[in-house]
Order: sequence, then structure tokens, then C-alpha cells
Amino acid sequence: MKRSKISVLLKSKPSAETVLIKGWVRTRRDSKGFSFIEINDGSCRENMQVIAGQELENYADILRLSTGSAAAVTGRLVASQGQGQAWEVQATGVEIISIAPDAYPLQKKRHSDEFLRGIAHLRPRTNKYGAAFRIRSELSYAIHRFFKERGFTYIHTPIITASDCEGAGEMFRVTTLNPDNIPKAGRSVDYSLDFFGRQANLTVSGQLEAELFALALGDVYTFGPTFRAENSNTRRHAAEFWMVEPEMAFCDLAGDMALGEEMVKYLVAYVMDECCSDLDLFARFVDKNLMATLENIASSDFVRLPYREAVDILSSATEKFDYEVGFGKDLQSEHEHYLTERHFKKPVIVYDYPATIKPFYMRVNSDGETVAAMDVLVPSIGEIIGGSQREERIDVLEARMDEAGLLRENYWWYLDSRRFGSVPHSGFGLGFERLIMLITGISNIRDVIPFPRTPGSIEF
RNA sequence: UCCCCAGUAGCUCAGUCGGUAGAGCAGAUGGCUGUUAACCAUCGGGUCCGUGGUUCGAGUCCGCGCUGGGGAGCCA
Repeated sequence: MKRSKISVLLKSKPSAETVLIKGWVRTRRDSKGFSFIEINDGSCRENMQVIAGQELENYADILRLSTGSAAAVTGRLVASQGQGQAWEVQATGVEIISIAPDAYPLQKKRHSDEFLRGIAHLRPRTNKYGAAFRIRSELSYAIHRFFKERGFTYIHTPIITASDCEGAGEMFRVTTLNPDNIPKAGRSVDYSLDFFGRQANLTVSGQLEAELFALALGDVYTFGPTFRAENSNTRRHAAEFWMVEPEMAFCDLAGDMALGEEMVKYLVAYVMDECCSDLDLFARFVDKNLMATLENIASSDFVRLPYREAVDILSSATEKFDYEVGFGKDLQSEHEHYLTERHFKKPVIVYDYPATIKPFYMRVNSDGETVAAMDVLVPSIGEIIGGSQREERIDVLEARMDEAGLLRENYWWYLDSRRFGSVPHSGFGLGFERLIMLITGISNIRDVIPFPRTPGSIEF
């Protein structure tokens, strides 16, 4: 018989038909003459309650099924006589696939996130992490669907790159040179002997490559891993994370902001519609205000706030800040929190930042001192999207590169895109893990990545 | 990288003024019951993170280190 997923069985109609389920024992409760076994197969948060009677020939063995053990159960799917679940399986056969010894670290009680991080190979077997990673999967699908519905083309930009993308952060080196015997050309490393014949790194952004494809295919996006070797030790940073980067030809900053807002709302609404059961777990046990927060995001208009006005608001706030506010200074975490959580109480898009604090590729505004940049700030998480209209005028772009100390010859291909058929275009980067944090209420990025990489931590 | 906090049973934690180790859950055994974080009883269970020091005596106080967490910076 073909095995049925519990998620499918729970949605089916009563038929008393014989089914086969396979999964892991979450808990077992014995009664006189029979035993209740809760089986979870990972297809959904809910367990299937199995009734195993003493008439089963291996009943003595069934009583040894401990939490974490694996079993295959054949039986009739019937309406449950008890409270708490609609369905149950009256077992006609229980095959014990494997018994988990007492040393199994997961118990049928709440564990701390810190403890579970230490057993990242087992934590997806818990309700909370199973739900988190199912939502992560659903969100990935929703991202592709969002762009598909809008005619975007999915681009795979390179993971290994030679461009040091305007110093978006420290980069991981990619090399096949022997660290114990590095070839030198004079005092510096002779990269001509390295695999690619020059210095290579893991990508910190697919943006520059995505721009080239936007200027060919119109609307494109990337969705893949990104690497930052920054020594960041916070609940919002990881060395390896996933980023979504749409890039649109013939699009200005207003269109960029509109897409960012539309996308965040779409994804929030998607999970609210499609992941009710998993989301409910987070709303009940992780963040009591989660549903109100999500409804607020899905239904309210995001504030559009020029950087200058943000500075004015912060300057006249009665709140005391540790960091000074002023034109030319970047907004600090405390400022973002104030704007989204206390002043506006909803997502805020700050735009038109001073050119001095933004990278070379952002389009210089007519005032000459600001650039067409925008950050989408959300309560609790802070910056979830950073984007801009790109500088399409080659003379301005080259001047900005010179100011930033970047060598034009290293970006000849990027500059070519402005030389041949350049058009206004815009894009942004959305931190995928931060989005999951926003939607689930999970407060640490290490808990929304299956096997997180952070400074000093790469066990799994 | 900086600042702060924590580390005690398999897990979550308590441990008073410095006086020699506790609870709940988990486990084992028995009982009861269409149960549902099942329940009741009994039992077993400790390198108090490591190291050095103060003291008659350190889980407790002090130094150093390790690990984890929170905040900041950087950013998504």
C-alpha cells in the first residue's frame, strides 16, 4: 500500500478506509488494553493519533515505542471518539521501524531555543522548527509565484565572483592555493597562480549581474545565497543567508518602493492564507501580537518618508537617543525602532538618503547631495529591504566610482551597460531570513535557517 | 569588535548571609484510566563550565579562560 501523508488524511472525508502512515512517535499514552500513539510525519504540524489494541501480535513491542521512534502504521481512518482531534487511525498493524533510545534529546516538553541550536540536526523534529521550515519553504514558493505573476524572469547570478561589490561587507575568499605555501609576486600573493587566475570571493550581492539582465530581459529577479564575512554577532545577522533581488528596467524609485511594499504584503498575506496551522503555533507560543502585526502589515499603507523628514521627526522627538541625529548621519537601530514601533506604528520606507552614506551605483538626485535610495523598515526587525534607482548616466557613475576609489577597469562590463542602451532602472534586496522572522515572530536569525553559519559556528 | 548577563541532574530551573545539592519534567518499576504536555506511587540520577585564588569551609566571593545569550556597530 502507498503511504499517505498525514496532512492529506486530515483534510479527507470520513470513509473508514484502510490507510498506511509512516512517521515518528511524538508521544505515547497507554490505556487498559490499548495504547494511544501520536505519529508525526512532518507533512504538517498535527500528529495522527493511532489506537493500537492489545490484540496486535507485537503489542508488547509497541509499548516500547518511545518519543522519537519511527513506525509504520496500517489501519482504518475513523472519526475520533476523543476530544482534541477529528481523526484517528485504528491500527491493524504497527511496524516498528526503529526505536529511539532514552538518550534521544528531544522530550515531549518545551525546550529552549539555545538548547535546540546545539542539536540543529534534530530540531526540525520539534513542532516549532518543523513549522518554521515548512513556512520557509512556502515563502520560497510564494516569492517565485509573486514574480511569475508579474512577468519577471528568474536569473541565477554567480556565487563565486571577482568583483568586490562596492564593499557591501567583508568577503570570503575563494582559492585553491595552499595556505601553507602561498606563491608570492614580490610581497603580495600571486593570484595568477590561483584557480581563476585572479582573486575570487563568494558573492555579497547578485545586484550588478542582475542589472545586466534587467537591461536585456526587462524585469528580473535573483533568489539565492549570499555571503558576508563580517564579524557580526547579533540576532539579525548570519554569514550565509538568502536574498531576493528584483531589478527592473524603465523603473524609477517610486516604482521600486511600490514593488517592495506590494511584495512584503503579498508574502505576508500568502502565509496567512496558506500556512494557518503552522502560523497559529507562532501566534500562540512565540509572539502573542503576531496576527495583529501581520494584519497591520497586510492592510496598512507603508509610510513614504524622505530621509530629511525622518531626521526632522527624530530631532524633535522627546525620546533620548544614544546616537545623534543629523543630515549625513545614517539612521541607527534605535532610530529605526522609534519610527516603526512608536511614531508611525507600521512599516516605513525612508528614501532620498545623503549620497555620502550610500554606495556608488545609486542614482544622484537633482539636488546633487542625495541619492534615490530607499530602505523598508519594519517593526522589531528594522531594515528588511534596501534598494535604489540605479545611476544610468555613465559620466555621473564614473565620477562616483572615482570618488569611492573603485577602478573603472574592474567594472568595464558594468559600465558597458551604461554605454550601450542605458535606461533608468531600479531594484532592491530583501533579506529572506528577516522576512521569515517578521512573519513568524522568531527573534533570532539562527532559528529560521536550517544550519546557520555565524562567526565561530559551523558545526552542522 | 565593544558593553552587559548567564553556565547547577538528560531538559527547564531554584539554591537565602559563604556552612557541604533541590523541584518539576524526562527515565526505570508498579498502578489506574478513550487518553491527549495523561494521572498516582516508588526508585535511580550531579566534574555545580574549566582553572587559579581568598577562607576553617566556595554552587555562592575574586582573577583568568571557554561556551551560550542580549544590546551596539556593520548590514539584509
